Amino acid sequence: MQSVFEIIAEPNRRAILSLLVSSKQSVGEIERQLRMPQPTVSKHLRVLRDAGFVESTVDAQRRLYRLKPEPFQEVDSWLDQFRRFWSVHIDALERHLDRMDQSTQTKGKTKEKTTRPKPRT
Amino acid sequence: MQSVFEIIAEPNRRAILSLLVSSKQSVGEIERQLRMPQPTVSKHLRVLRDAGFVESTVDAQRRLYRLKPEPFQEVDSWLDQFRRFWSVHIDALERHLDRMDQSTQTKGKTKEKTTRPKPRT
DNA sequence: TGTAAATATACCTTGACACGTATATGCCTT
DNA sequence: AAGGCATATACGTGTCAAGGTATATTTACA
Repeated sequence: MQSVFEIIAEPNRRAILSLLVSSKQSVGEIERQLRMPQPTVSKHLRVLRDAGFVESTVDAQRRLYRLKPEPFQEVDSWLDQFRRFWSVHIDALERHLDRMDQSTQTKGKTKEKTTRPKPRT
Repeated sequence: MQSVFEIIAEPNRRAILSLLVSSKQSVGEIERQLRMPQPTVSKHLRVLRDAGFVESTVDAQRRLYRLKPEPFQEVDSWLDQFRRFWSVHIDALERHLDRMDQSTQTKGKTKEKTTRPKPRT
C-alpha cells in the first residue's frame, strides 16, 4: 500500500477521515458512529497511520486518533497539474481552441503542444 | 469500480492522465511514451472513460483521448473538508518544525511543502 | 488479584482487478 | 480484394487487500 491514492480509495477509510475532521476520536467512537466492526476500524486506522494520514495518542486504554495534514496536501498538489486544464476548459473559448486543435492535426501527426492561454487565477 | 478515488488509485492511470494534460493523445502515442503494452493502455482508457475522466474522438483508425474536468473537481471538492483543517495546522506545524529542526526525529520525514489551501474556483 | 473494557493483531477466505496473450473489429492503402 | 495498422476485447492467471472470527495485550477497577 504505497501511495496516498490507494489509501483514500477505500470508502471506509474516507469515512473515518471525514469523521476525524471535526475532532479527534477514539476507536470506539468511530466504531459506533460508522457502525463498523472494531477490528475493521483498527485495521483501517493502522493503514491510515502508516500512510501518515492520522496519528494517535494514548488515553488510558483508549487511543485517540487525529488527522495529519501532509498526505492531503500531497493529493492537492497532484491535482494542481489539472487545475489549469479544468479552469480553462469550462468556458467556450476552450471549446473553440479544441476544435482548432482537431483541424490542425488531422494531417500532422506531430504531437502539437497546443500553447494555450494560461488561466487567469 | 465506482468512485473516482479508485480510478486514480492505479499508477498507470495516473500516468495516462498526466500525459493527457498537455494535449489529446492517441492510444499509440500513449503506448509509446509510457512504454506500456497496448491492451493495457486500452483497458485503462476504457476505465477512465467509463468514469468520465476522458472522452474520445475518432480519427480514422485512431482514437484521440482527452481529459474531462468533472471527476477532478469531484476529488477537489472532497478535499475541501480538509482544507480548513490543514490551513489551521500549517502555522503550528511550521513552528513545530522550526523547533524540532536540529533534533532530527526518527519519524521526521521533512518533505513538507506547506502548501496553503487554494480558493475554490 | 481477577474481570471487564478498549484496542490491536493473527489467520483464513474471498473477491476484485491488473496483467499477458490471443483474437476480434474496423479502417486505410495498394 | 487483400493485407496491414490501430484499437478493443475476451479469457485465464496471479496477487493483494478487505472482511470475519478469534485471540492477544494493556489498562482500569472492584
